[in-house]
Amino acid sequence: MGASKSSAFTKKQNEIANIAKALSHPARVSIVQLLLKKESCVCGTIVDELPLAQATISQHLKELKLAGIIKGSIEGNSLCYCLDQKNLKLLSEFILPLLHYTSPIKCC
Amino acid sequence: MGASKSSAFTKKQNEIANIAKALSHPARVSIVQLLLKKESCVCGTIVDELPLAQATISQHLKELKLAGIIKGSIEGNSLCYCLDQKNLKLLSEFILPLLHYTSPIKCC
DNA sequence: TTGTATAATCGCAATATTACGATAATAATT
DNA sequence: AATTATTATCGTAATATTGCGATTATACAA
Repeated sequence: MGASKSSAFTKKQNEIANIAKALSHPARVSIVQLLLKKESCVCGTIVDELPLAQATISQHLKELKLAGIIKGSIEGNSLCYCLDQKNLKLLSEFILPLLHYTSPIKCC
Repeated sequence: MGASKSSAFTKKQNEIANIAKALSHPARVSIVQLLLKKESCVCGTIVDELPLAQATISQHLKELKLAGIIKGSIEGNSLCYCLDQKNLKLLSEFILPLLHYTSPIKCC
């Protein structure tokens, strides 16, 4: 017990949950917002802006990368991270229909 | 250490992270999808549809409720859960701008 | 009152996440 | 070659999550 029963759910449900999980930490939300705003997107500048140790940020970047929310490529002497939209779109396709929901029976 | 350093981030970043966290488990994604589809939204029918024990589902419902993604009210002899859109909108307002992003410098 | 159905809570074990110092790996500079 | 800068990885401690059986709480029915 304790492990997530992911095998019991559909592939898509697990994908959505994974993308949401990647955004389930304020540091990672913050990183994504930084990438959206910044001209440069090197990890170093991220370390300067967040109140976390370099090792911790590197770990968060790894998780975002694994979830397909950001992608990195070597640019000169340092790494460049940018947003990756494919999986974010998957999440938005899950959320948008929920916003247009109206309860079919009057109970809530 | 191990505790999330939430105090180091803005209120909004923490809110977004919390909503995302509520959706970061396939069971909870599944529950939300069920509420979107179903006529009735009693907890009992959710237990019938998911391969998890009643105690576990009750816990997941509690988390969704705490995150403000669903709301429950007593209806007759059982509880009725429905979607709550306010916080889902907050998350969508975070995600939608990301989809329209294009990298300012050619690096990714 | 007694029984039944529904859902929440408790207690626990198994796993997962978060954070950071220390260290390693890589590439550019001197 | 030695130094410096940047980022990844390792090891470890603290904390959080997941899942379920058992129990409790509540409302309705007999």
